[in-house]
Amino acid sequence: MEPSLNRTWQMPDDLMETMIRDERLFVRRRYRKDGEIYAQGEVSSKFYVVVTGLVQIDMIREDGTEVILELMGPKTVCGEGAAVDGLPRFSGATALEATELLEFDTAKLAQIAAHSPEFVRAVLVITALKQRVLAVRLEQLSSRDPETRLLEMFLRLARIFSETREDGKLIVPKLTHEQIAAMTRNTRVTVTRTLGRLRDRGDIAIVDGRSLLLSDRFCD
Amino acid sequence: MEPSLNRTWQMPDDLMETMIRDERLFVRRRYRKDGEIYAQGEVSSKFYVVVTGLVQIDMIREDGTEVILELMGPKTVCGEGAAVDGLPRFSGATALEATELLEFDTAKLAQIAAHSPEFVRAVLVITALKQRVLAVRLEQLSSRDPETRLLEMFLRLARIFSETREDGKLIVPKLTHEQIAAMTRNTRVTVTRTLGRLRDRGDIAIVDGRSLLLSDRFCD
DNA sequence: GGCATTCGGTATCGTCGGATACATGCGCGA
DNA sequence: TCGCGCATGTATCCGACGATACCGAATGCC
Repeated sequence: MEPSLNRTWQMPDDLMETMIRDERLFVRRRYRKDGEIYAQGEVSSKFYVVVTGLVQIDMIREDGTEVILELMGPKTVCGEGAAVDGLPRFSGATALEATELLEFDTAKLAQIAAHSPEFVRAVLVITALKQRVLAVRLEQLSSRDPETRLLEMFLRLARIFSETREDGKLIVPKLTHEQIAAMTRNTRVTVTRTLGRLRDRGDIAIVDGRSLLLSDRFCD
Repeated sequence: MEPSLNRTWQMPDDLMETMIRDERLFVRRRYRKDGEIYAQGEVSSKFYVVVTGLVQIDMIREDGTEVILELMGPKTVCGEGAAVDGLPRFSGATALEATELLEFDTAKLAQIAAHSPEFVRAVLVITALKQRVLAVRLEQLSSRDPETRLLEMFLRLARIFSETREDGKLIVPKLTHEQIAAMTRNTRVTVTRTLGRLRDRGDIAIVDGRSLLLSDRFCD
């Protein structure tokens, strides 16, 4: 319907600039691969802007299964939901590769607001944009067909993370079938089966463990 | 894990008071049953506080199927996501019964912020709480088993909308099987089948077209 | 009061995907 | 260099759920 709906994932440049204008408001942090940025269930007023790297946001359900909410790349914000409402974090964040972040603290928000209301405004808009990301994810997950869910996920990742090549779009992050399963509500076996089918059909190819989207149905 | 996670649905009283303190900031609106409050895709800076009644938030997917995101009762806020980020609404809102709302407008937010920063703060917290609602919905929808999804949905509705009776908890809103299906990613037939099974098992009963939860598994 | 529409309940059938198990390949570290 | 662990690729089996159709009851509208 509106192409912009799914594009809201990356933070608009003006908001980004507003956020990082005052160096005293954040601390620079580095995480190595598989480093935990924050854990589900903890209470914290910290939130993060991704500068470089890749962050996985996931939830562990009571039955122990993992649901991957989103992969966050550069110029995105994570952790602001729980930092703002003060409740235990509903999701956890892990660095999938070496990652550099800016750490902010909402505890100072009241003071900041006094001399920089546009900062609060930026946080508000970002938080609202996140609603949209979650809603779109939810909409996609409600497809009945496993293959459709997988394709929609690829389509989404292609918009965010792909590198365009002459023969198609390459999805940059290296994902295991297990991860894809946790993002698409499939079993690992079904992911393998479906990817194989798509490959036979010529819709995708696997290059260096990453998916290369060939079909024209991946164009917007 | 944290019982509070799922309880965030209703707006905290202090936020509610902050919102309605200044009568000049909102307009009172009434909707009849099945009245459209706002439509998916439209651009609007309006958002709403439910005073009385019941509002259904849903998304229509490209394939035409409907996904019900949430039912919103008194003391809840809806429409603030798109009103804040200025993008087309990702969901629509309809009154399921006669409903009274307070309509706010984020266009005035900058002015309001000047003399009432706590109002902006309240909107921010509410927006963050909504992230949580969406995330919990997403987590629930990712269950594989249709019956589990249905039970989790009932459990959630029971916390929000139930009326405790000596024999169990009665879910107040009257929902068709079709609506339950759209909330739980099931087909209408599967909902009917599953409800029948639960009834045979003695977990639930149907009273006046509404579900009465009998089983102790519906207690927190 | 009569007709239409919606909703709930059920049957039948076919299939797809979940569970499980196992084999292969690959990388990485001891 | 060997072995261990993890990721991928397959096979088999089976049951549950989706698609479809139909019926009766209730509700509501003209």
